[in-house]
Amino acid sequence: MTSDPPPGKPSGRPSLVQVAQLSGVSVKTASRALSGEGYVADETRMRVQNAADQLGYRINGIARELRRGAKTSTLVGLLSGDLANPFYSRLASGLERELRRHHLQLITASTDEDPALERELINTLLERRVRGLVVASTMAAHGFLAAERRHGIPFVFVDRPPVGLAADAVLLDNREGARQAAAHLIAGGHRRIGVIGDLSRLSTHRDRITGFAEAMEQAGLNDWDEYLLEDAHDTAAAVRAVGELLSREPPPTALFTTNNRITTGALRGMRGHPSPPALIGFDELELGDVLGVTVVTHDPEEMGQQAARLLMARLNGDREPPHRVVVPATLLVRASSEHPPPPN
Amino acid sequence: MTSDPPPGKPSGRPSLVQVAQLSGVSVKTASRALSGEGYVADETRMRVQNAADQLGYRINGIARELRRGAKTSTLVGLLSGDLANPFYSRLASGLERELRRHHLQLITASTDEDPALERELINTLLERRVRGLVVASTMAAHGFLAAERRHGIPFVFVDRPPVGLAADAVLLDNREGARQAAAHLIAGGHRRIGVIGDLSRLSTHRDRITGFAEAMEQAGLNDWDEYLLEDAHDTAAAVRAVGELLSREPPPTALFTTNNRITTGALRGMRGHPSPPALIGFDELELGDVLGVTVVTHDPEEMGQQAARLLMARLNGDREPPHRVVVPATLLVRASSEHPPPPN
DNA sequence: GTATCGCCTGACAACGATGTCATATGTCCG
DNA sequence: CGGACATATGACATCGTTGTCAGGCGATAC
Repeated sequence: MTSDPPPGKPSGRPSLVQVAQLSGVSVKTASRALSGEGYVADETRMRVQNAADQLGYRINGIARELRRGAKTSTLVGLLSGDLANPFYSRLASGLERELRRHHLQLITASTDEDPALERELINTLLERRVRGLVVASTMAAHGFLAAERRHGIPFVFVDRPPVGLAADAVLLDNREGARQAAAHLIAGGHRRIGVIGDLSRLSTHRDRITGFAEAMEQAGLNDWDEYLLEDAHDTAAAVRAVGELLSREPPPTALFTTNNRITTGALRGMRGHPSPPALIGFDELELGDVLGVTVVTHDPEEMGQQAARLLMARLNGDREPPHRVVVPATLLVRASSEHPPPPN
Repeated sequence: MTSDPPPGKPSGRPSLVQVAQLSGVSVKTASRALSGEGYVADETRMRVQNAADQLGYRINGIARELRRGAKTSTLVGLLSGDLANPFYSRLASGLERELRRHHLQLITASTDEDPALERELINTLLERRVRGLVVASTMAAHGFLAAERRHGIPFVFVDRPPVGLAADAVLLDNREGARQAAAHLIAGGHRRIGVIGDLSRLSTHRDRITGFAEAMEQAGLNDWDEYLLEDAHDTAAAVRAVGELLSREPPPTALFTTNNRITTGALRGMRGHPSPPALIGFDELELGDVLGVTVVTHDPEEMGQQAARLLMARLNGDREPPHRVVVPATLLVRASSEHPPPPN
C-alpha cells in the first residue's frame, strides 16, 4: 500500500505494473500489447505503447526467463584459456557467428588455464542457466559435469577432449599435423630437430609430440627427445628455450614449435642468429605468409562453427551418443623450413 | 551406465522445494542452509546439504537475481566490432581480468561494425539486465541510450567516443599518434606519403587522418590527400589499395596505414616489391618486432582495464560528470620506416 | 429470444529464491 | 519466577512476467 515513489528518486526501472497503471489497463493486457500476443484492440495497444515509451519501459528479461523456463534462455557460455590468444578469439568468433544465426548469444570467460578457476566459472555459468556450454578445458577430469548433462544442459568440448565424460567434441588432428611437420623436416635432410612444447599436461600438446615422435621413429631417429623442451607456456619461456637449444653442441638444425605463442617466441629468439635453424610451427600466424613461416595450419573459426552446430543439434533434441568432429591440420610449406641442414 | 532420467520425463532441474521435501524442512530453511545464512542447526544443515547433493541441486541464478533485484547481477556486457581482431580481444582480456577482481563476468558480442546489429545487441543485453555496458560503438548517435542511463545502467565507451550522449569514455590519443608517425616520415625526407585508411565514418579513423594531416601541413605539404585511400575495411581491400598506390607515377615513397588489419594488408601487398616504400602502421602487430615494422603502439589491455575502473566507480555510486581517459599512442621506431626515399 | 462465436479484457497463479515477520524453544540473569 | 535474549524454524509475500481460465460484449445464426 505504498503511495508514491520517494520524491526526486526515480531510481527503479518501471515494470509492467507502472505501464498498466498509466495506460489504465490490467497488467496482463499491457503484457499482451507489448509482446504482440493476439487479441488486443488497436486503440488499447497504442495507449500501452505510448505509456511504455513515456516511462522508458524495457522488459525484464530475468523475470521473463524465470516465468518461461530455462529452455528459453538465449545464452551460451564459452570457456577458453585466454581470449587474447588469436586461436581462441577466432574460435569464439566462428562460434558466435553461427550461434547468432539461431538467436543465441555468447558469454565468454577466460580460465587462464587454471583448473580451479575453470571449475568455478563453469559453476557460475551453470547457475546462470546458460543454454549450453562450449569448453576448451584445461582440467584433468570432467566427471563432475555428468550430473549437469543429465539435467539437459549440453556440453561441447573444443580443442581438448573431455576426460571421464562422454560428450561431444570438436578436435584438431594434432597428431597428423605434427607428423607431417616432422616428416617434412626429415625429408629435407634434418636429423637433429628441436621441439619446444607447451604444458606437458595438455592433451593437445601430448598429441602433437606423439605425432612428431611417430615420424621420427619411423625414420629410425629414436633419440628424438634429446632436443625436446616442454612446459614453455608463454612467449618469453619459448624465447629462453630457443636460446638453450641453439647453444647446445651440436645444435639442432631445425625446430618444431607446438603452438602459435611458442612459434612467436622462437622467431623472436632466433632474430639475428647467423645460421638460424629451419622452423615449422603449429598454428597459423597472423603474418605467417609475410614472414615466410612454414606452419601446420587449421581453421579455428570452423572449429567454432562446428561446435555451434553440435550444440544446436543437442538443443534440438539430438539424443545420439557423443559426436566427435575432427578438423584437419595440414602442413603449409613456406620458406622457413626449406633451408637444408648445414653440411656436417 | 547410470540410470537415465525417467523416460519421457525431460526431468526439470530440482528446485529448493524438492530439496526441502527430501530433507524434511521448510523451503526457507533449505535456503538458509545452502546460502550460509546464519541460524541453522548443524545437523539440519547437513541433512539439507546431503539432499541437495543427492538431487544434483544447483541454485537458480535467474530466480535469485529476480528476487534480489538488478543490482545483484554480476554481468557486464562488451560490444565490439570483431572479437577476432587482436585489438578487441586484447581489450576484452584486460577488461575481463579487471572485472573478475570485482567478481563480475563479461558477456561479449560482436557487431561486425553494423549499426543495426549493434543497436539490437545493446537492447538484448539491457533486457538481460546487465550491470553495465562497455561499448566500442560503430554508430552515429547514441541518444537512445540516454533513458537507460537515467535508470542507472552505466555505460563506458571505448576506442570510440559517444555521440550525442554524455558518458564515460576510454580513448586513444589517435591524433597525436598519427601526427608522430607523419612527422617521423617527414623528418626522414619523405614527401609523398600514401595513407590507407579504414571506413571514413569511424571517428578513430578520422582522428588519425587529422593528426597525419596536421604534421603534413605544418611541413607545408598541403597536397597530402593526393595519396589518401579510405574505406579499406579489411585486409584484402588494403592489399588492393597498396597495389594501386604503388602503381602511381610517381609512387609514394612511404606509407602510413591506420590500423593493424590495413598494415597487415600492406605488408602482404608489398611482398617482393623491388623498392618497397617506408612503412608506419597504427597498432602493434603480433610479430612487429620480428618483422621490424615501425608502429604507433598503445596498450589495448590497459584500455580494457581503465574501462573496468570507470565502470566500477559508477557502480560504486560515482555521480560526477563523465570522465574521459585518454591512453597514449606513441611511435615505436623499427626498421620499416628507416630507409630514406630514393633520390629523385 | 437464445445459443454461439469471435474478439477483448482481467483476476489469479506460477516460475524459484529470499526478505520479513512470527513463533518456538531454550538459557541466563536479576 | 519473569523477562531478556540468542537460536532455530516456518508461513507468507514478493520480485516481473506470462499461462490459464473466466468472463463481457457485440454480432451472427437458429
